[in-house]
Amino acid sequence: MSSREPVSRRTRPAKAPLSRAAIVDAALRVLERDGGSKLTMRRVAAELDTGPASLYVYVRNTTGLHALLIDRLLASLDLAWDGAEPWRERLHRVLADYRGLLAERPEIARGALSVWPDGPNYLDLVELLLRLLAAAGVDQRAAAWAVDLLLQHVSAAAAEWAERAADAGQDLDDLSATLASADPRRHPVLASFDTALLTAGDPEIRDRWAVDVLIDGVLARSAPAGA
Amino acid sequence: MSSREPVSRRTRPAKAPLSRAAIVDAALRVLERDGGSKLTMRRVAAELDTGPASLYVYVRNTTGLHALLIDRLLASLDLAWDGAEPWRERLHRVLADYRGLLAERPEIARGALSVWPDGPNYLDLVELLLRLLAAAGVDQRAAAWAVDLLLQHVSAAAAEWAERAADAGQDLDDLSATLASADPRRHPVLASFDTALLTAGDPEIRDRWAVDVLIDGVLARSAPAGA
DNA sequence: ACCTGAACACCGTTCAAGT
DNA sequence: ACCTGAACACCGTTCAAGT
Repeated sequence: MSSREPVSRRTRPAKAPLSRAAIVDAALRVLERDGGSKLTMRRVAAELDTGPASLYVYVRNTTGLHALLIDRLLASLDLAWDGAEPWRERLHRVLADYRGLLAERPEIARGALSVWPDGPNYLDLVELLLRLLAAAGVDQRAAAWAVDLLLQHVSAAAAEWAERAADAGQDLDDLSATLASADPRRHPVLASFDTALLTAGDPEIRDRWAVDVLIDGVLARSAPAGA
Repeated sequence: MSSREPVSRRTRPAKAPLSRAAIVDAALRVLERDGGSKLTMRRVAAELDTGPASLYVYVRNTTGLHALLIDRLLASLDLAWDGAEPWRERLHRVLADYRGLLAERPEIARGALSVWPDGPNYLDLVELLLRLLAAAGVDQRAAAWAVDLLLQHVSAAAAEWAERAADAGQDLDDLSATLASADPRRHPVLASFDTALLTAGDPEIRDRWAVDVLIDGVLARSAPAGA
């Protein structure tokens, strides 16, 4: 308080040097402030007070930016397991956590489908999944493929959730109308169905069911334990 | 040959009136000619010799255009089943056909994840899936949810296939490098894994395994037959 | 050597104004 | 009443030119 230091013209601290880490930081800020649909090369560059061209020195393309960001988001996940919690419960919990992370950011969830996230936190997640599957007695080949299947399911489910939430009721009404228009002669089974089953249901319960289906299926399709 | 009729100034036949059907036709032409990444409102409009604004009279937005197109693509699928072929084989076949359809068009596959396709062919597909699941002894609730799960898996798998194919080896090399960088102290299970299992494997075999996992899981999580 | 301004080639969607 | 030109507000990526 005793002295006034000269202030730079901008409140923002002196332009930090560019780096992969600085870009991911900026991307995270943009994501939290403006939402996933605004997570573009141009906006991240603007956040760093530069032009979009500068990012291409550190990131191959938009997909690369997403891969980096997904790994960064993964950092907030609890990935510990001491073996006390039963493996199936632990698996449900980590997948639900991951789904929650992605469901708030639909564009990122879509990215997670086509990108192998690149970074240390992703490895931590894969490690936990492999440990849980090993505890379940799943053989190596099935475990490796199951990791892919589980993560793919979570990403797809998150993208679907988020998309539906964004569209609110509109699209669901379209679907209900389509289903209701089923001609009993052309679609006898469908017409005999309780269409509420197809479009409704508590997503939490549905998703827990889906994960149990995946787990049971993997167990059924794994070589006998110890093989 | 005996007489020459006057030709309109453009080779293209006189501008047909706009309609939902005309738009889907044009979209299909654009898709086949320019590929999925060029399937935009503007290009479809150009194909119809009009401005993009005109499409909005018939289609809510780009997502709506995709929903229409997916249903149209579904028309080429063989959806017959006389009960002779075992239900599990028939299920594998129709899902593989659908996956093949989408894998050639990654952008469409991504669309299929967030859109409920809208139209008669989609209903035919759902009808077949429900018939097959009923033949498998799956109860109504499980069947309804299984349809969602199976179609979601196929769309996600197709999107993944296509994306990987487009990126060629580049991203796969990145992933291998990331996996190889696993520190045995931090990721002991991962480090002990044959990393080839995680990144490689014949996609056909992997996907057949995945579908079997889903089927077996659904059977395990379905109420006893007839319930 | 490293970085980036400016340009290129696009997008989806809206709305005021036309026929 | 129906349709659409033109505009608005953006995109990703490249590359020649700057420091």
